[in-house]
Amino acid sequence: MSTPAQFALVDVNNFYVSCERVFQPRLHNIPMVVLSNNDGCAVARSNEVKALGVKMGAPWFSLKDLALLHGIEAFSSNYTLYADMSQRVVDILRDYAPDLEVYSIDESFLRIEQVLPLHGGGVALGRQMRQRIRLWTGLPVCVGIGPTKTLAKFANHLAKKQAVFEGVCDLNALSRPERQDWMAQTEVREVWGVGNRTARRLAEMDIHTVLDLRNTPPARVRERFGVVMERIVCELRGISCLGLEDITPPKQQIMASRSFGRPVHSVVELREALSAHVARAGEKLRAQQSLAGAVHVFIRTNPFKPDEPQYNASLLVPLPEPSNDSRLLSDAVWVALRKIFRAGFAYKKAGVMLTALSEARRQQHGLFEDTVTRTRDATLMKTLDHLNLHFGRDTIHLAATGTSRDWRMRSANRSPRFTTCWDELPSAH
DNA sequence: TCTGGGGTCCTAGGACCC
DNA sequence: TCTGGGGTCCTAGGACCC
Repeated sequence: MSTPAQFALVDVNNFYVSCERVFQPRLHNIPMVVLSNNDGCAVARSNEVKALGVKMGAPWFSLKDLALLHGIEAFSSNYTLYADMSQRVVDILRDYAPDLEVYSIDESFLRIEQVLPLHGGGVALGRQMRQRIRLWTGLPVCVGIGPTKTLAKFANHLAKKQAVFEGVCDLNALSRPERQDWMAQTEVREVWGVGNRTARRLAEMDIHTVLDLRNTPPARVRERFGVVMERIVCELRGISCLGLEDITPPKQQIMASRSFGRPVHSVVELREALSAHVARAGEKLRAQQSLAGAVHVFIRTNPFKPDEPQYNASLLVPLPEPSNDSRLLSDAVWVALRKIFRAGFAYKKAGVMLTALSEARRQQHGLFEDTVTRTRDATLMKTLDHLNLHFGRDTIHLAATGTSRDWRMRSANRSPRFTTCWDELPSAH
């Protein structure tokens, strides 16, 4: 008999905010947010800011008055820093349980039933992880433990919101009435996989709390909502339906898009931006050793300015044969752009999506293809990627991506890349 | 002046096959 | 009056996640 599964979900509190605070201690207890790309929305909020009622994704410009009043500080996103800190947390967790799924930049699921006895149970294990991550990285985390992923998520929610748990909640350590009590106290919207729409439809069925949903017969849920919700109900009942995805499957689509720092009118600038995006997408594509079968290009004006003329266009360009050569991808982008571009609009955003992906090693080559050229092209791309990896992004790039790039997104207040860039290391005095 | 950037999975419906 | 019973593949759209 094998031990029944136990999952832990470990996530970093206010991740981006916490990363900034590690290297700038003066920010502790100061209300602060980290902004999305282009300094648009607040995507991470400190507890002080959450307490002021600022919602996730609130546009920064609409918070200016509040910010002035309360001294809220805003930082531009510093993904280089966050990615590195994230990796450090994962390395520590993998030491505790090698069976680990990196679910997002600040969350990991762990299979822990094998290691639980070594640490004296879930609560003890969770506390140890918390302490070590705090000591080694400076980041605060919460730990939720339960027999399914959905329950581990729920436990994590309790660990975060309910002070009694002190950051670690193991559902197995609670009595049945206690578990039911917590479920009855928690809104169904908090369940992993239940969004606003579903929550509203559930309310019509008089299902309001986690406990209500748990007690609904799975078959009834399936009728109304489909198989996804049925699985969620089973998971809430302790029947594990979702396994750990410990090997990351290759992406099925790769996207690269950005809003512009200022309105863009010319086809030349759009082409530069799109070439830069497709180059980034191509890099990701080669990194996972895939080929793209088609390139999807889109351009759009600013939907938040309904008074201005609006234009939204996209086009899918199939490639003659699957490829991961940035030059060919860039050509396809140009083909699409020439077709969809209309003069006289103020463009706000442009992007590229690579689709119909396949494995590079399974490529079917043409019978009469020139193998010498093909090998040379592949080597060229490899060299390009190596140079950019070792000497920094954009050390070498397609001329089509332009040189001035003054359409680039805003990033007015980015902190130094403390951990990944020699010139920006923090110094101790 | 000013509103992110990625992804996944499922379902329904249409076209087509025998 | 009456018109089978399976399938597959593709696409668009919706819902969700962080």
